[in-house]
Amino acid sequence: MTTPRLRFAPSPTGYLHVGGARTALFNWLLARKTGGKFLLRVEDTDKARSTDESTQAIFEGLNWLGLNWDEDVVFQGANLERHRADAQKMLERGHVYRCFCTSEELDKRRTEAAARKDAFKYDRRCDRLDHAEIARRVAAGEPFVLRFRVPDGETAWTDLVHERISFPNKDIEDFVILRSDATPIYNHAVVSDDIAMGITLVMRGDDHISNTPKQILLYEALGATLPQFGHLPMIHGTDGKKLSKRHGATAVGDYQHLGILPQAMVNFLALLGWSPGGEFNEVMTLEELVQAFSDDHLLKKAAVFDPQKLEWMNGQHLSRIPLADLEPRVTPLILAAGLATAEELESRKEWYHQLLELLRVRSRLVDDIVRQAEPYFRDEIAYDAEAVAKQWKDAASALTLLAATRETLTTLAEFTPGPMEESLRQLAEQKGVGGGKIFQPLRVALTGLAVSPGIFDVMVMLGRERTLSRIARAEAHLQGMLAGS
RNA sequence: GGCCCCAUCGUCUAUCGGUUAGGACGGCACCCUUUCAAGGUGCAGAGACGGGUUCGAUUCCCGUUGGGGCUACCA
Repeated sequence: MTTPRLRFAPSPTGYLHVGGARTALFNWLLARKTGGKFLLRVEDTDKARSTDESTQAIFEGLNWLGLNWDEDVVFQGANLERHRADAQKMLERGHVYRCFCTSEELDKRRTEAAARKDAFKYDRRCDRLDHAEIARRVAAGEPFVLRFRVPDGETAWTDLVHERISFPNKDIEDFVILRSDATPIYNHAVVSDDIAMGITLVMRGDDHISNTPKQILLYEALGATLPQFGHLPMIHGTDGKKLSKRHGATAVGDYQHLGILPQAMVNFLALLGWSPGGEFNEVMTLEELVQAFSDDHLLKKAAVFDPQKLEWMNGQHLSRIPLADLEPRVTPLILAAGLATAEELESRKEWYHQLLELLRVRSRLVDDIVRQAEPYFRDEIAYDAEAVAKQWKDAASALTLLAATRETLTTLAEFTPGPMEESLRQLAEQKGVGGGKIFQPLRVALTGLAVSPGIFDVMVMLGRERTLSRIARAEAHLQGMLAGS
């Protein structure tokens, strides 16, 4: 039994998008589940489009998701010599021939074929050149590419997710494996590298299905053992088309900035194209995912990416993860918003953690926490117009009740939820009103908002002094309103 | 156009020939309640179509339709 070796092989021509992340995740999950290795290979053979920035972005994306790889990153561009040697080997064995047709000629023939509504396929004219002719043109320094001579027959494999897939070889054209500048084409570089890396399972998006027969042919020509292949369904946008930039946020980095937790992203992605089968709880940690993952129950159907469900899932994780994991995600945003300094947070750690506990349960995005945290940090609060309109509609009554509330709270022996509730409910009864008539205007006075954690928790977080001064300020504000009207 | 892949609620999915076709997101209603979130309960909502095979098909086979992918000296 050899240990499974899987890989994720992105090309560094942009950011890490969610489709790539999902492919990486499934490879990672299966590697971790089976005790195999998860390798990373950067396919940078397209020098024109590859950039260091996107290589970096891919690393960052994977790290953020927590998908760590084993062994050193392989850069495809560094393997040029082997790619050439493998191509040479196939040329010597007669699987490959030199083609002197230029791209311009080929383009012309392609457009002509299209005009006739014919399917274009390379006609193998250069394979019919005799030895003398070839020798003459090579000696003359004519540029040529190397083409693979596709044999007759059929190429088929048992796919991990699709079962049997087969292609008649007559539908596969003699494809180029080495450009005229002696650099490898995708399919050749992939096979050469996958062999060298000892990959046992190639799991990738099913947009690669039509590459697979070509790659199998290359394995065979090179005399290498075939890996297993698995083709994962695509992820589509809500319009049913392959997910792309025009669908909005498609980079995992976008979701990070939107306030999505990596735990939620991974959980959500895992459930696109896979399910544990039977009844199960959809909210899972990474560890639980590894535990539950397997290569049966992989789906064939493309899945539509639903941002709403992602948000819901994020809310679930926001409430469940250990506070120690949550804090480092929130704190930088608190600091960036200028709500507090790192020292202040450190000095009131217990209070800060309590605040996070209060806010996390009513948040879906990390930013929701930051937004709701404002009234607990700022000296001055702004009154939300809608909250005022609704809860302070009867300004005179609100004023009276707030004043009474302030007095009650001032004399409270202990500034804790129990006594607060007891005394304020008593006050409500005295005044002949329901609790809401006191709590709601009070909420606006303390937070400026119509929405907040439980009012007693709010007061505890604010402390007696600040609570009382805020009520006093609200009274003044209400008096102003009354005088003005 | 050619080749390949796919097909259960709007979306993600369960079902491995026999179910009132189940769950989740979203929607709606109600409960809880000082607001919101969370939670609880309930409602609406699906096997694309046509043929077979079978005592019986969402499930197996074929066709149709629809959708998607690929079709470069890109990856």
